[in-house]
Amino acid sequence: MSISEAESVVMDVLWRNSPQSADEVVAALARSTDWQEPTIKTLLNRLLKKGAIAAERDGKRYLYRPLIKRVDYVHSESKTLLDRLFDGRVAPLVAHFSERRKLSKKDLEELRTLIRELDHDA
Amino acid sequence: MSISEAESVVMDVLWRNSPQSADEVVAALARSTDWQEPTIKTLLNRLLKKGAIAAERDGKRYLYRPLIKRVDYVHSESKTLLDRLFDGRVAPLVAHFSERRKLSKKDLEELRTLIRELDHDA
DNA sequence: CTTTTCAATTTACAAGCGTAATCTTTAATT
DNA sequence: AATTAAAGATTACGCTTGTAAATTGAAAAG
Repeated sequence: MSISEAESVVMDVLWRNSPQSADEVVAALARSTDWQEPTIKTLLNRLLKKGAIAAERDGKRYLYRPLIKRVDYVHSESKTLLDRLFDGRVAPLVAHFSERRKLSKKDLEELRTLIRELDHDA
Repeated sequence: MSISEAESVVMDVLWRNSPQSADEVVAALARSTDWQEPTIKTLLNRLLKKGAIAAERDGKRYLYRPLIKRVDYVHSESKTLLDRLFDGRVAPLVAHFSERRKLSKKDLEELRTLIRELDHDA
């Protein structure tokens, strides 16, 4: 039941707004990719087959909508990465980016706030 | 020049200790996987071809060692994920795990320490 | 020097993926 | 009801990946 890279791009369109017809999805992706219409139809079909989206008839076409939640997808992808590379924990990833000087001001600010909040309601 | 999932498992063995002969790699992986020897040989060869590792003759066999650093691999994998799912930033990922109650005590502790240090030498 | 042995290289093959063309079905129009 | 148009479904195809067997080549042993 895994969603491939290309499929996840289609999912993103549906997560942003759903339900949508194939045509609308194609239109949305015309800006960000150079995929042909048949390509996108294929991806929609594979997602259907996998049960990641549902289709509901609307006149002559179908309207598609996600069956899995973006948060859940994000979580499983993230967890897989953390498990593979950071012993399953978040802090080592943050440390890695810190060592690489890849924490933005904004990141730091948000992390500070987040931790303060967690300390409060703990 | 991307490293696949299975290939990265072989890289891990070499990152942990190198150089090593194919046999040593096979032995190391015998514990964690059930891959046959030919499978591991194939992976070593693909990595060679990709320039991810180097082989140096040692009598009748070769000794293999990584040509790319683990940190660099870790970074590119992590950055790809952050870009795809978290707008390229670290804080939203931490926030996500926080919302899911998936920050361990240890994580929190380490994050607190990390941020304190960053605040100091900034 | 020939044979054996063992390691490396080549070849294999099915499944998944990215990408797309073609065929088929269904709905709208005449 | 027949035709047309538009959408979905099927088929395609080369590449990568996971998995491994078969072949080749080189070193060691006799």
